Amino acid sequence: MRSSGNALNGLALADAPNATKTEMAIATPHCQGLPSQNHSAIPPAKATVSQGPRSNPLPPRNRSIRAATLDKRTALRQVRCTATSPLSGSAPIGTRCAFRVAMEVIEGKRDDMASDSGQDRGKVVTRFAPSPTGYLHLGGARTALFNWLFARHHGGKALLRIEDTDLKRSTQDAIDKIIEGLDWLGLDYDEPPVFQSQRADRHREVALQLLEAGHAYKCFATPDELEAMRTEQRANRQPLRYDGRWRDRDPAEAPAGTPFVVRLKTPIEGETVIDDAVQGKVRVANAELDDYVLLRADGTPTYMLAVVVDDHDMGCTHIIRGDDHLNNAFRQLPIIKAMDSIEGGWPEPVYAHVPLIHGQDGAKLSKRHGAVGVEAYRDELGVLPEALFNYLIRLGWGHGDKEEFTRDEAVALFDIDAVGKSPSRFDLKKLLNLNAHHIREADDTRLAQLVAPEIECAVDLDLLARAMPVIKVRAKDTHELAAGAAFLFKQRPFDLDAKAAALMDDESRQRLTLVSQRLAAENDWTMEALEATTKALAEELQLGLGKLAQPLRAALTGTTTSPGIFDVLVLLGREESLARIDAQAA
RNA sequence: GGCCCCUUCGUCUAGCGGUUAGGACGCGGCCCUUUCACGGCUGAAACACGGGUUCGAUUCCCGUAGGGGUCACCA
Repeated sequence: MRSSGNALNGLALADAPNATKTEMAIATPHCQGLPSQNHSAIPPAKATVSQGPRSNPLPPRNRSIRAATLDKRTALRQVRCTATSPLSGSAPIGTRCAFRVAMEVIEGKRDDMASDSGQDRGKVVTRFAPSPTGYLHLGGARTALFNWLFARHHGGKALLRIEDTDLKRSTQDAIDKIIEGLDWLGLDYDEPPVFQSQRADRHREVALQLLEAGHAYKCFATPDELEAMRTEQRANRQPLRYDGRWRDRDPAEAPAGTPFVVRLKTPIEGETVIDDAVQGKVRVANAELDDYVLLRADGTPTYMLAVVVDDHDMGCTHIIRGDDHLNNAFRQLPIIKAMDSIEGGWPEPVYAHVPLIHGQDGAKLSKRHGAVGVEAYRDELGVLPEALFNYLIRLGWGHGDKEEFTRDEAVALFDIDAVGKSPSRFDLKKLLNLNAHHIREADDTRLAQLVAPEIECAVDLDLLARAMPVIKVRAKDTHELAAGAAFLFKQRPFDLDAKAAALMDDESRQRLTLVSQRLAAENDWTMEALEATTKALAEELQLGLGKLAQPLRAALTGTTTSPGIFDVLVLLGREESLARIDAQAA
């Protein structure tokens, strides 16, 4: 139930020639559909815009952003997840700060985002701005990573903004998933997330300023009319763009009550140049830019307006995003320039459009490429966050021959100018290789805790952790880790797998009996002693060690592959080992 | 189709006028070895094409081809 006519009527007040002030009643229809958010925290919606160019009551540059209303549950979970981030033993420095701010917002002690506190002047501010229409996919994760790394590297601030203005597609579940994904990757933010849908008043306010200053105008063309225009353009093989039919037309020509949208009056002549931190100088003729919509007929702001206003209000100095937005930058710049001419204090941000990640087929990564949400890499592929972190930064960025990075190294070494311009393809094999590396580097207790739930039998965490050093060198994901450790906790009697069973002929069973006798007499149950004893036996029997070790492995683990057999013996302990051997011996 | 971007081994990349074009993943071989791994050594594997500029182009410029992105009252 979106209000299409009401907001329009409010907006139409701007037509009143004698009004010095325009008050616009603002419905917040787009807040519906975000079920668990607390919309009651939004103050009565009313935007006040001055008509006189000099009498603008809004001081430039230090307008504070209204408190981002944060769902308490989400905020707490976010903090908790970050604090227990497995990437580091203790909570990252930024986490405590984020936690404090989040709590203050929740408790109402804090009303602003402290974006322009003055001491932040000159400081780098980046933002990651996902739209919650699904999970955090790889491309988004890498964009988030680059933004975060850039901010951390320069000692600036990393911010998060949820672009949830498309109510039909935005869901709370998606918001949760994205935040969870970011937490998992160990990306912490310096302020609570900003929800774009809650800032519609402000977006509208800017649109009206633009309108009054003559940088925007009302367009009464109907959707059908515009579709006809495009059809004709297509037929004539013309570029598809709005032809500016209401740009210079008197709004009075429109029949009373006709719905209208507000369009930006973009420059027609000349060209716009962006000195992109990744793409270099890119220039586009202004004639390519059409007068796009700022405010829809129902009075809601479009994305193109919202980003610019939010980026400005959040104090973003660097806009790092996918290069699918490069064209948008040229369309967004005119808003910034216009607002700067109206009230000042709207500097152009530094843009950095990073190339997209492609699938194996070379096309933009999408659902048909399989698992695209980061949680799928965790759950289905058994990837560690630091491995994905490492893999993702190496896509499009490099530092000499260095392949493996810890997060601290990445923060120290990353900079945006070293990001390449060409798109890269996703390579699972390499991710898994990196994953194996990071598993070997990872703390054994942490790995034990991570993997324990996956093991079906009752697990002794201490034993699992002690076994990790010999288990983890053989695993390239956490599932293999679990599988490799499973033998430790098997309950007797257990079956041997096919290969192990095939190994267990009469000869093997007789050898096991001999091994059992010899080991039973062993008082020193250590690697060294067990190895010496077993090797001595092999020599006596004039057999290779393998002839004893393989049956032993089968009996001990039920499989044909496992850590070194003496490691297994020690891990299992004397009693359990002998019991398992005797269960298979002749 | 218009506009924008891209092009070094299969993949990720180093290179930033003169290199035997380096590393990593993957693939082959060898070594280590009680299995499987780890590790070590080693092999095959690339400057898309065509013009310039230059004493000299992978590197700079221009085309061509190929790939990608984007053109909504989506974000």
